[in-house]
Amino acid sequence: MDKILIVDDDQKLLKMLERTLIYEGFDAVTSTDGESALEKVYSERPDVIILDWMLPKLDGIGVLEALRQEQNETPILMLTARDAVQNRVEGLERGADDYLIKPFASTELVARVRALLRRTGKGNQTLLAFADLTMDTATREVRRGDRVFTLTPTEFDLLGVFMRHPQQVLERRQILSQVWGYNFVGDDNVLEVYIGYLRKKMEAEGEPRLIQTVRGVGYVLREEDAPSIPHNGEERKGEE
Amino acid sequence: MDKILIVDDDQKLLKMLERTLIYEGFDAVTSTDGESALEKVYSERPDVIILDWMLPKLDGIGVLEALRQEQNETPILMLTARDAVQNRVEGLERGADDYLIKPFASTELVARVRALLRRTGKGNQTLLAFADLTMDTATREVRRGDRVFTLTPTEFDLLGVFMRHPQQVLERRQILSQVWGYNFVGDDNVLEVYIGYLRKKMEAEGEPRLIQTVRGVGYVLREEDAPSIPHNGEERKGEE
DNA sequence: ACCCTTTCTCAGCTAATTCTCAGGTGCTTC
DNA sequence: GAAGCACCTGAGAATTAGCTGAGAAAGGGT
Repeated sequence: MDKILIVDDDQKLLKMLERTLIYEGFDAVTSTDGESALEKVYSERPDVIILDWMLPKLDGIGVLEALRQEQNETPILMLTARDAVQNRVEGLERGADDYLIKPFASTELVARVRALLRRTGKGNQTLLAFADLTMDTATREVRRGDRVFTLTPTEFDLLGVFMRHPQQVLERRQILSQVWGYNFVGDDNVLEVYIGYLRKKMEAEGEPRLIQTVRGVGYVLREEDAPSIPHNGEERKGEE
Repeated sequence: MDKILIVDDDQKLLKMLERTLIYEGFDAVTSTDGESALEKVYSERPDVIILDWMLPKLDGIGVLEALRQEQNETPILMLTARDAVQNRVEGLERGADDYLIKPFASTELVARVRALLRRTGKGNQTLLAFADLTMDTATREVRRGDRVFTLTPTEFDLLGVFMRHPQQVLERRQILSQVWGYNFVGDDNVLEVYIGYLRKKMEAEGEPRLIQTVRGVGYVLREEDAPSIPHNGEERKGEE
């Protein structure tokens, strides 16, 4: 059974996460500050560490550095605030394997933990892929075919949502809350703008569109353009 | 999409649950005290209520009683402390539908919510089918046989009404109020127009008609053309 | 302080969608 | 078989959703 160490200073949240991971079949160990977290890593040898970034005594970066300095390569999933973009980038640079923006969905946390475990078996590849699109969540490298390009943090998070739910129509609200935070209040137009940025980068060399608009609902990551039949429009032509 | 009202006074926990439910495809609404919870029930009409037992202003029992007294039968999942056995018993006696002991696993909560929806039959099915017609409310994919086609939001809602009540004659008013809103005022002709749009798309390749007109009443989703009242024994012939 | 990157807002534009209207078509009744 | 309904449908007007360029605001790096 895989052992997960969860480090967070909010007691109630910690308890719930512990329960959730146990319910999902993991062995869960908890810690509420950086120092005791390090101790637990040595004594319990967890397979994955879920690490909150803001911690008493020794913060997330501190724990991460301490571990990596000693060649401890236990996969780390960090938890950061939405506005702490810097932390996310810095964390990944220093060897964190993935991150989640607080507040996050516990079921997504479970999914990420599973993904991390799957990866550790065969090399530390942190790869999301769909069609000819590839995304390395650890190095933040994105490529279409073999053209590499970079995304800003928000663009990256947005594409991440799509890559984790390919073929699925995601509603605008859903996307907004996952990328901009559950309590996002503002113009939905930001989403449109960012979809635009992503498309521009993803189709820079005339590649076919991967992020399709589903009018009145949201967007999907899908290969073919949906055979949209304007209801009063012309006849559908031949076959596909 | 099913709407869930979560009532708990721990802000952080509440946010995480909200995010989790949204991530799992529900529509989540939250409230932090008993009184505002009641208001939300009236204004939002949730399909399930997740109710913490210890609440400011009006506690769980109070909310439950108030609702049941008014014949509001929305399924309720209550959250109680481990040692509050009395509350659990009392809650179930007064009409709560299920309970979870704090701290609980969020994934178990999700499972219970799904179970409640299934049990009470209030849940919205995601895959609807009738004859060779299929409708996936998650991907919004509609297919006739294996021809996939897309519907505009209104067309989709309209077809949804039929798919959820197959073989059942639906009155014009009934359909109008379900798709266009309870207080729809306007020309009934919109309905005819939209039925027309649907038929055009559903029969684009000469498939037999599935949405039948019931003269003077409304429409039915049914395979054969209804041989309405054969009072003068006239045979109907085949196609258009 | 200044520059550069990133995020976000705004307004105009385009096109899909919704809705209205004005004949049609065809059942029903007398 | 004519009149009266009930329903259908094509055309197009009105509305709305989504896209995009421009640029303001925020924030980090030098």
